[in-house]
Amino acid sequence: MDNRVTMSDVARQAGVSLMTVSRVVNNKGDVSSETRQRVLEIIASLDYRPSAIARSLATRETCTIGLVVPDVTNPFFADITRGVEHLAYSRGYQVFLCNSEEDPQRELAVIQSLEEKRVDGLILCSSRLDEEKLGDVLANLPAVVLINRRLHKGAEDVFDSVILDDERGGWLATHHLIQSGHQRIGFLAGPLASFSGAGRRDGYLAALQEADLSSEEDWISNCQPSVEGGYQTTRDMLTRHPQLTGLFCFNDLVAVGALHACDELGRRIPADLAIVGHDDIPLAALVSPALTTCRVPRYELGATAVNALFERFQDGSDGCQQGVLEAELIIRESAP
Amino acid sequence: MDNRVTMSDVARQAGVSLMTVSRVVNNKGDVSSETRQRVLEIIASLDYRPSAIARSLATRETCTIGLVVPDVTNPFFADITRGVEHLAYSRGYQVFLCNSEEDPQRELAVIQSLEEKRVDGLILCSSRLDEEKLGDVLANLPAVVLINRRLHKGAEDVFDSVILDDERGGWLATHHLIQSGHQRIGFLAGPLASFSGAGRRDGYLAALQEADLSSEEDWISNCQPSVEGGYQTTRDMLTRHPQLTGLFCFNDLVAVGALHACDELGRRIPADLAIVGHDDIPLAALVSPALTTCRVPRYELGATAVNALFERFQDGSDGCQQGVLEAELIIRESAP
DNA sequence: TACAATCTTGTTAGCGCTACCGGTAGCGCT
DNA sequence: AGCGCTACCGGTAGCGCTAACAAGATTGTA
Repeated sequence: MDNRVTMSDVARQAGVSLMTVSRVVNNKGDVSSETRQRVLEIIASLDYRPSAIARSLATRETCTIGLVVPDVTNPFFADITRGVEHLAYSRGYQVFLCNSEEDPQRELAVIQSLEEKRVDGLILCSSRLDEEKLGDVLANLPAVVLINRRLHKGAEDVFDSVILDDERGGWLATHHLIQSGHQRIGFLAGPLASFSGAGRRDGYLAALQEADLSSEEDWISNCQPSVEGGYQTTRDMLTRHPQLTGLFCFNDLVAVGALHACDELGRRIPADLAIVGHDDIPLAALVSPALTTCRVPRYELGATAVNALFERFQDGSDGCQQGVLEAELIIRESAP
Repeated sequence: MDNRVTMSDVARQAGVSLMTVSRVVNNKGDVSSETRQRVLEIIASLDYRPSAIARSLATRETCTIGLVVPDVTNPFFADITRGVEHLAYSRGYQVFLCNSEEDPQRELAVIQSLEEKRVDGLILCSSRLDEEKLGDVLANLPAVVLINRRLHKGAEDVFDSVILDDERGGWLATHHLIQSGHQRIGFLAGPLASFSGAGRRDGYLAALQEADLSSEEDWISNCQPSVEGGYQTTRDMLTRHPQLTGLFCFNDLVAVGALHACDELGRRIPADLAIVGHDDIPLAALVSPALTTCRVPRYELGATAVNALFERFQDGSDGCQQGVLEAELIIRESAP
């Protein structure tokens, strides 16, 4: 039933050795153009498709890199994915995209199965694993680049990584609200395990402190990084702290959720509550009121990560590179 | 450098044969619990990770299914992806997600590389390939399910497929506009190669005919299935045919683009132009005015496809199943 | 005691491909 | 003739695993 054509079938038909067919398939030299021609014809006529599996076993490489993201549905990660795929494909690499669904357990499983599939390298995006588990599960992979996450061992970075300057992003957003006269500003901080969330929080606190404003612990709340999460948490926060006049959200999805909550609670935006998001996903410009947000170079985040990975393929250099990309404040209606 | 631990390393350490280790790893019976225990300990201590590559070569299966979509960035496909992944994972299958970027050439390449990777099955979503190429490239795959596409050879379907009742969707949208009193209704039809687009067009035309309304060829225009595509094409169409009062859009992204174009052209919605989208992606409810649209069960589309694939794994039944899912009209502000 | 029945383990031969080495033929040169 | 060189091609071994069978250990049973 499943009788696939193999290389020896081709070899037999063409009256040449296995190795010659292999050379033709891989475009290695040392084949006369006549032989090459003949082999190619047989390959076409038999509709032969070489087995990447067998080849990988022999060469010990798969020409595949794994990409793990918490949520393919999230436009933020979709663009990173595009960046990774574009560059990878242009270099002849395939991308194995995996979804951890914001679940650390699943993330672990996915990384392990990627390791079993012997990917040549792994790009891990916004990992929700704690430091110890993260270090363990990545320990034996041939090459790793983290996005939106760093991992230290002592003072040294253990892996290459590409991150945003989250502290600056948080500062930009918060500072903008302060400049507009707001004094009581809340922060929806995203997942507790989010590295970016922690950075933005630092920036948020720094901006408040600079302006001699107090920041109550209670004005910061973690939430799922989704519209639903933003909606729920905003309702909750606004009922408990109605005095807030500004809100900085972990990302635009959360901000959109906040928009909805305000709509229901009868809070006008930006008159009663000014909202700043983060990421500038396409949605941000499309909702009403349009979101003030921090634009981040998502595509570049992915592209930079792949480049770092390829560099690692070439030389087994020991130092770990840290790429830092900058966000940019985009002012729209939700916080003019 | 790249000295991975192999099964024989484990076997040597544990003082058992290779096969015994294999039995433990694969949870096959016929291993005493003591031996199993000992082997498991060695595996843990060596941090052994079996090679899926080697296993696949030996078993001739990969426990992997390929999923090809035109655009991971499009929320429509993101949800299909979730449906596919959920069900696949629950059955112990991995999903290899590939992006064709709306490019037939790329789609071909991606399918071929999936075949080389020896996926056990392939789910192909909204293929943009013409009938001949499609049939050829899929011919040697072990199992295939199409989403949003059918392929006939004579009267017979060549592959299992899961599709929407696009004609009904087109009819629902258009009929709704007609009921609201519109008589001159345009249609932004999406990509020329889109199977769904063709179906919706049929529904659109049927609804017009039922109502004894004329449909000018010029009121139908193909476009890229994106916000940008909708924006451009709407500008174009409204300048050439200002008499239109209703517009049915291939999908919600296109509809959002149309919203923008209207904004710029000073056309009020729905007063001057009523717009109906398709798909009910999350964005549809969030833009302003909120989109009237046809809700489609995206997750189910993916889930149904995986189930069909698994059925095909079990019995090599010859008849091809056709799943048809229904859309539902969701009335919001853009066409009340 | 002998024998089958069961449980547990080992052995052998690949899966389809490439790395590596070796061999032949033809060429120009001394 | 002999040498080295290049261009082309083939053979062998092995990548890390499993299928299939064979064989030993253990038990129950006649």
